[in-house]
Amino acid sequence: MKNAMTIAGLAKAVDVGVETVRYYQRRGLLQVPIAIGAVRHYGPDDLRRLRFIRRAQGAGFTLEEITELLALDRTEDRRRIHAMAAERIAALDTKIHELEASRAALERLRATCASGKGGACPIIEAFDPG
Amino acid sequence: MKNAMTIAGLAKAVDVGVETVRYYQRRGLLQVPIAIGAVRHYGPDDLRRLRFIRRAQGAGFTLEEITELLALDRTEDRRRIHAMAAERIAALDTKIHELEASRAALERLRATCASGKGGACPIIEAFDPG
DNA sequence: ATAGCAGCCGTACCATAGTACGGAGTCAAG
DNA sequence: CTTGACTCCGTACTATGGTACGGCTGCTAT
Repeated sequence: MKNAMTIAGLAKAVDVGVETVRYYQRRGLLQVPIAIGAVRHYGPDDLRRLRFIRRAQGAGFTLEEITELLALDRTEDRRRIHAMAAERIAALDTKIHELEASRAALERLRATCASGKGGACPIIEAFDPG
Repeated sequence: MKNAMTIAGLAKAVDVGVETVRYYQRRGLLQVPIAIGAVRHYGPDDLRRLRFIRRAQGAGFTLEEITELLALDRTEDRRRIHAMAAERIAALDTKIHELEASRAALERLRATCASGKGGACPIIEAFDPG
């Protein structure tokens, strides 16, 4: 069958390990397809699902939350989806600001330490706000 | 003595648990001060150091890297400091972009799901790039 | 002087997200 | 029809960063 692959193909397509796919199956994030013979075959749906999992992880959702999102995908609980999205956006905004502040601190450190020799290169102070 | 506190005070000042401070001591991130009697007393230096650890963690350094940074603080290995800072800045830039992309995906999802009723609210597609 | 927090210590345990391993079965090619 | 790669399965182990527990001791206030 076209578009059908075995676990290794699926894993490779999303650049995760085979064991990771199996782990997601165990956790219920991916359903275990009915085998044709003794070996399971995966289609485009599984691929989309697996890709989604990875992207959602990138957005900071935990696997538990992703499990919920996947369950929600078949429902119409817009309120809940909206809430989860809003919550995550807020968390991302906080995180992004934190990282930007950290970046600035590191930039300061880099600038201070770039100048020639002598004197200390005060790492601890570089992170002091202000 | 002014400016001296016991472990609970130190922990509280940086909003970490006492066990966390002890954990950092075990890992060598914080030195164990000489006790006056049987109880250790901590001063402003310990406070700065602990605060630094937390900020560096916020910047994405692992405790192992922070250990190295702290060791470097007393040396003059500017090259190494510069390298670590540059590497982390690059990682932060990548991360910040990722999070911004995730944020955009979530915004799309939120927008799609905000509109009245009916139809699905396609979570998986919301994360599809493009 | 005695109760009762705090502090100290080692060891054990926790969550999250995998990663590894060993044995048994299976499929496809040569 | 055998060889070799791949699959399946359960269980165990890993890394990171803590968190909890229990026993003992010592400081302090009543």
